[in-house]
Amino acid sequence: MVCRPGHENNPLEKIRHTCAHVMASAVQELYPGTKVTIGPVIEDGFFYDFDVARPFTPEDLAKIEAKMAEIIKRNLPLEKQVMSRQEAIELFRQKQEKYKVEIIEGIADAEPISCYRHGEWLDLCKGPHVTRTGEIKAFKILHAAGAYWRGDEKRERLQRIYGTAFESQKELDAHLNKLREAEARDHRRLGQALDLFSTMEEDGAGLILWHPKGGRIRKVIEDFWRDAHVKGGYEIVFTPHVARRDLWKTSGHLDFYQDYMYAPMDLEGVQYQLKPMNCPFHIKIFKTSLRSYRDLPLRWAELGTVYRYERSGVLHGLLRVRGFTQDDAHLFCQPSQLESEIMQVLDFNLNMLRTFGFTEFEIYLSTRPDKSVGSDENWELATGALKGALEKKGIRYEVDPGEGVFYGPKIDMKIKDVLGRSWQCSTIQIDFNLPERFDLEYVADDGSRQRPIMIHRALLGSLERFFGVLIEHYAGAFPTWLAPVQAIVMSITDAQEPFAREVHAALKQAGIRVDLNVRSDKLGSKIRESEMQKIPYMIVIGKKEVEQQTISVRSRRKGDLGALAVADFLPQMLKEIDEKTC
RNA sequence: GCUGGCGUAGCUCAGCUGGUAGAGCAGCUGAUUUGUAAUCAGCAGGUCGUCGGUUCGAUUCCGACCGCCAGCUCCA
Repeated sequence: MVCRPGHENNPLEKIRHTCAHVMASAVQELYPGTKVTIGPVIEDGFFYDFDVARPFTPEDLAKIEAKMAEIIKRNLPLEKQVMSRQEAIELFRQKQEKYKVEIIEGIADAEPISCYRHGEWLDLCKGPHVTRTGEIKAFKILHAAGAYWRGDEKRERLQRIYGTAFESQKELDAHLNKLREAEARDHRRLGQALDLFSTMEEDGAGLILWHPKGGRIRKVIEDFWRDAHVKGGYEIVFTPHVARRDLWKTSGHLDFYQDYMYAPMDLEGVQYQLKPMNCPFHIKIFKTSLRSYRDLPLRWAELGTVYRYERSGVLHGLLRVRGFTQDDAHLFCQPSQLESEIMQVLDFNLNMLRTFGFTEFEIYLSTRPDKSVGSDENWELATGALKGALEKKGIRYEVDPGEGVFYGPKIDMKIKDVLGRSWQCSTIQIDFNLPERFDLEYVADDGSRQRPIMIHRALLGSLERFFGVLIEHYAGAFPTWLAPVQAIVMSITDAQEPFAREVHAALKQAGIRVDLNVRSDKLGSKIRESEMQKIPYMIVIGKKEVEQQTISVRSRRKGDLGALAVADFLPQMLKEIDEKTC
């Protein structure tokens, strides 16, 4: 039983920690014979894993919650008890708590062993805790799930119960609200409600169908992305989905990535394989001619669709799929250009993400792992370049020691959405391995052959995942520049149909993605439908509007904006779209 | 992949201990001509995830598979 390192004395952590104990004691009171394992405090609460005869049902959870309330009401004091290692082992062996014995056996000799007791119930625990169970003012059991002892699927299957606790009911309610809000924003739910995409389910799990409305958004993203890249000094390339197995042998993917690759297919006796990455193709383009130092840096970008085998249990909507399109790019440069290239990528990336409405980022620099290729000086050069670029840009970051890829260090950027959740999207990786494997060269100014440095980078990560994140970030209410339907023209009675069609045509002509609703429904119903489809602008045409040749504009966000001339409204709307305001 | 839960109409869901299914929304048709989040009526829609087993009979019980969900693990 542990608090998160560095958070031990946080009052909330103590409450949650004690709450986990209370939960475990409640479980053992209700279900004798259950063995306890571990139950740490986690970011938004805590969990406890039990070895229990049968899985917990929702009814069990309700009972456990009631029992916990009872234990809290007893207001039992929490008492710390320090003992010797031998005493502790004996105590838990006697209680037949084999997991606890295993934990104690793993604790270093020098460390004191402590237990915390409330009432009759005692748990091996470092502490600290609140002083009495009555200090837990607000808690909630969330759900149960399976887990494994020590996270190892070969070991005992356990049942985990997640819960959370707060210092006040008000804070707990706020947190539960946030969970509900997150559920309402779930991109899988919104994807269906807004007719954006579906997953193929029985025809291929983890494969995405982009419906027309999702397709519109994707097109906007892709057009913007390509434009930005061309302006940013990139060239756009296109590469195939399959290649001969030999390519993957040379690239090393068959050695280190095979588990994620689909089985080879046989074409006229030659083995081909679906691509899990785009890089070898970009390298092949590099190798089609002799490159001069004058050509460098080369920046090649591709929206490249890759296929990776993911275990069935990890698939999740758009966020974890088996086929996805990376917004990939590879930069080939001289060592001296590395830092400035990284700086440029950082700027480019942040600008792009900000355009999509993300303002907060978590940035990590991952350094050399234990197992790696490349020389010490290369690692030093590359890590120094990444660090230097971050620092020169004044970007705050954390170092993830040893978390780099075996072929080079990297910068990962996570974006934070409105609910404060972070999502891994961007990655900038330096690669010493592939240039070596493919024997890449350029001719330097002194005529010698030099090896370029290669940078892999993806900004949005994958279009699928990024789309999922966008949906959740905006709760489906996309800013006008991204919205699949930007405006809808609706008539109040059939009499206004001709003018409504006229307005519709005018907007369409101006390049607005506009729909028309001239059905003989009441206005309220048309508004409701449009609101539910989260269309930014609703344009109402009634008798008055026809007479005055105006339109009444209702904004999804601001409500009724009153009557305007089309000639006044249209430039406003076009400006909003052009500026990509969120 | 593993653990647990689940799979009924396009969607959300009901259907007691086995006797071949029902609602709301959406769709279609008609009526209605409506002023800022739901007008009314009618019609149509399902080999109850798939395959096998038990049974006189399976949506219901059993098994396998597929898929989804919560996690484990992993990741763009």
